[in-house]
Amino acid sequence: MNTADFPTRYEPKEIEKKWYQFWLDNKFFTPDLSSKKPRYCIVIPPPNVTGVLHMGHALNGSLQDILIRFKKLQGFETLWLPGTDHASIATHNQIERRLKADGKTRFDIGREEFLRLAWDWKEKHANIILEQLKTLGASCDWSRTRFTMDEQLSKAVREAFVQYYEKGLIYKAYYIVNWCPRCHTSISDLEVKYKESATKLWYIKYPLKKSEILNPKSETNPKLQNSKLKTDFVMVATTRPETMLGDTAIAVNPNDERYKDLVGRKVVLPLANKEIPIIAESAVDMEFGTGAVKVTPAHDPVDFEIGNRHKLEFVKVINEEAQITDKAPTKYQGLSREKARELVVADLEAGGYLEKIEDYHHRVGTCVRCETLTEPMVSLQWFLKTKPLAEPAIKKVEDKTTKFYPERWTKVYLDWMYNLKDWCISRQLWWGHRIPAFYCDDCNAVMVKREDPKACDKCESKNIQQDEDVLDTWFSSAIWPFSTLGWPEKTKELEQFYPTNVLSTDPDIIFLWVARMIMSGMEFIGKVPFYDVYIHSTLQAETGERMSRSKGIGVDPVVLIDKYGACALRFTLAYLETENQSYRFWEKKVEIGRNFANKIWNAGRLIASLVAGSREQGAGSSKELLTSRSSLSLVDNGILGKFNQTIEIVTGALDRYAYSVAAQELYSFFWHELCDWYLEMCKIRQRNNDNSFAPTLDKVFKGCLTMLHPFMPFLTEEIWHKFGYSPESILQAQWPIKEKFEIRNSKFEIVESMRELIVGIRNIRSEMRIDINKKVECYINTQNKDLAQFLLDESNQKLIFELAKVSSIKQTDRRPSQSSVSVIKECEVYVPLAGLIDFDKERARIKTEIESVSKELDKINHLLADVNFLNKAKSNVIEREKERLVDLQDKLTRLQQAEQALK
RNA sequence: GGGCGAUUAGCUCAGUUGGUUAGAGCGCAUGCCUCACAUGCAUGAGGUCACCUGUUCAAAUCAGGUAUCGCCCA
Repeated sequence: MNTADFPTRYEPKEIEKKWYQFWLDNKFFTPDLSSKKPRYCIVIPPPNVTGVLHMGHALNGSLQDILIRFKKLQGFETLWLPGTDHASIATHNQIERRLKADGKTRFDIGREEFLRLAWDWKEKHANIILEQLKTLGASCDWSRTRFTMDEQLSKAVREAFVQYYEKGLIYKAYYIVNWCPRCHTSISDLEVKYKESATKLWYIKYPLKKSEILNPKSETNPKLQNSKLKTDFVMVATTRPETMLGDTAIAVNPNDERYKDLVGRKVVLPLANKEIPIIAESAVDMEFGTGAVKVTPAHDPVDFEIGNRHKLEFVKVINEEAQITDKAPTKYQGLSREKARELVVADLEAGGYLEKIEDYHHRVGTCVRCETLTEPMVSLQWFLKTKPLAEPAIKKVEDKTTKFYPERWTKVYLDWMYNLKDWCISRQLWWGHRIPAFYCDDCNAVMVKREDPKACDKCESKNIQQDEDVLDTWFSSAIWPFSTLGWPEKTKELEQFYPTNVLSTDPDIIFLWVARMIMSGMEFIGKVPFYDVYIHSTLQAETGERMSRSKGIGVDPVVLIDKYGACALRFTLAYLETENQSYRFWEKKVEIGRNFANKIWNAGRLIASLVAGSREQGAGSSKELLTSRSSLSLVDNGILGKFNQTIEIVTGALDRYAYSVAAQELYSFFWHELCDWYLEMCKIRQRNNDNSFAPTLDKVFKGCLTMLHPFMPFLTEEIWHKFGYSPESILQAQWPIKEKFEIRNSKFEIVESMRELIVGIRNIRSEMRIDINKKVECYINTQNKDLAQFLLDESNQKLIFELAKVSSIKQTDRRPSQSSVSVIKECEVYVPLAGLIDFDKERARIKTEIESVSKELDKINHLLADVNFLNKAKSNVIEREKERLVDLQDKLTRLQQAEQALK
């Protein structure tokens, strides 16, 4: 290679494009189903088909790709299966919005035409996120890209529905659901977000039925005689006065003394002029309002339950458009719920029923998709019974077959699962999987079928209709880990890659996906869908707010990739991905990755020139290196030892999803060990015609590239090729394995001492403001013969000469006059500075050091004098403290002598 | 109301089972365009680890409590 095509800066753009295409052309992302390697599989949590890439995708995509590439390098046959989900409501809304622009609704154009538009939309948008994932470097097997509404996946959805139905787990019933009047569909509990809202609390008097009015004078109950409560009415407090039109009871807590004697009596519902009972119900909170509440079973989840328990009438006074129905008095019919509230309140006031209005804060439900206030209402819907499904799904997490990382999320999952309610799975939409239920117009029979029936099973009538509704999108997501692998067919993919290894996702998804996937995995396959669940951090903007594109908070990963390169972004995201629940991220942080990428790049440039000669001579194979370890210099052994530790740390960290630990270890080893010290020494050695470092350097660099590859795939592939390494792609390289050799401590410490000596001299030079180009002499004073020998060794001297700008190293047993001193382990270093030394500064330097050493020495002396410590601490801890005592004592003595000499 | 997370250097954050003088990046100060890299190099300053009380020979780390901020669930 020549340096002409190795520019001084790493420019990612062209390089990224080139290598992504290279990987695709070689089908590196497609697993070989006939290989003997162990399998490793991740199924992507399918992004929304209408969406574009946001930082959450970029983070999760990076993390998944890191795992896939790591496992691939470790020798697994890997599959990362990509795809998108149809996002029923979101897509539906997009199409409706476009229709609205033309002044139309979906009912104007009909189901068939609507679906045609939706498919058009899907074709245009389906690939946006996936294409963006490619720019990130995602090593997905694109040949297996799936979409939840693909023919085969739709078949899987239908199979799942039919199996559930046949087992009696799916039922259709009138039940209270969350209704979004704008999306015009039911939505599940998880699709409702509660928002704090400043509203009012209206106090309304419901008069008792005439014959039941209490009269304190004639009452025999003394409590009632003394009651302050007026006894010709019951007052309730409500946040939704308009729903009173649908009230069918007043409820009080059975333990509430205030109302004890009213239970069983009747009140007259104002405005509607209807008699309703007063009932005792333990669900009523005595502290709320007056302790008496109105009960509207058709429009409130709690009231719905009360209504069922007490067999109350369900009066639906608000319809699917959020307008008042004909079940209410005529004057309110057709009004919006807001208008109805105004009128109801005005009428109550006019009628003398309104006692007071208080300011009140509470939480109102809104649709996650469109933020419209949801309307709880009774509706005929399809439900999935969750109790029998939850049991095995709970057990598999409790027995740790499936484990959460970080572990604390286990509790979040389990708490939700213990309190699981039946899942409303029908949606009044057209885009999605149409429910495979068929109704006979003639005999009302219901058929749930794998194939569309031609006639009624019971009466053979041809007048049959399919259910109009579609399934909740998450119903198909729930079977995604195996529908994508071919289920219900018994495919090779399913056999080889299920259960998958890990699902990587964000906290919101624990309920929406993870829980439901585990339930359906257990139900249909009898095995968990994944062994590990990794829950990644939530990204926040600089302000600490959650990133949100709609609110314009945060950064766009596409822009960052374009500006800094995918490797820079990926590395940065991983570097910051700790066990925390969230982290703040803004553009400047990508400089961590960009600068590191550039550092690696330039290290590559340097190493290319350093090892060029030896590589051409064919030296430096790892095998040769292994057999000749003992002949390597201490410096070479030193870097190999630290590299060995790095292998262990990085591998161990990735095995437990500790991305940040792995990234930080690679960063600090590469930059601060390899570049700052080892490469600097290699440069000097080469200038002195010593190329013996080449095999070591080659091995360490190659190993670093391999371990960096999952984090920075493009950069490492580019350098790999520049070096002409084999195999053909770094993606086929072998993850480095920790070697079984140890560096003997005493010898290794000598290298560390040399580094200390160099830093010490640099410090003196800097403090005494020695001109950068002026070389100084230095003298060492030590009893340690190995150390002296090492420092005076010709080749090591040359290292010190250049790294510390020294012209000579000599041994002495006394301090030369006018010299500055640095004390390192078992050794003093003198730098004569005739005319240059500033004695005040020198004294200050020494004094500061004496203080810090003394302070530490005090601590150790204290510790070692403590009988309890000596009795109870582990022996290795005591030993270490004793050694430190000796070392520090020695250092202190030397420093004190130096101080004396300055007086 | 319940659960979870956070509180460590000016800023953003590491710190796996308690045990060297608590680390990094950015920022700051000083000096360097030294033949890989100024997206860089060298040296340095900067921290009562939020607070209180315990457990322990030993606490940033464990237990209990308090305060402030954030997320989730009801």
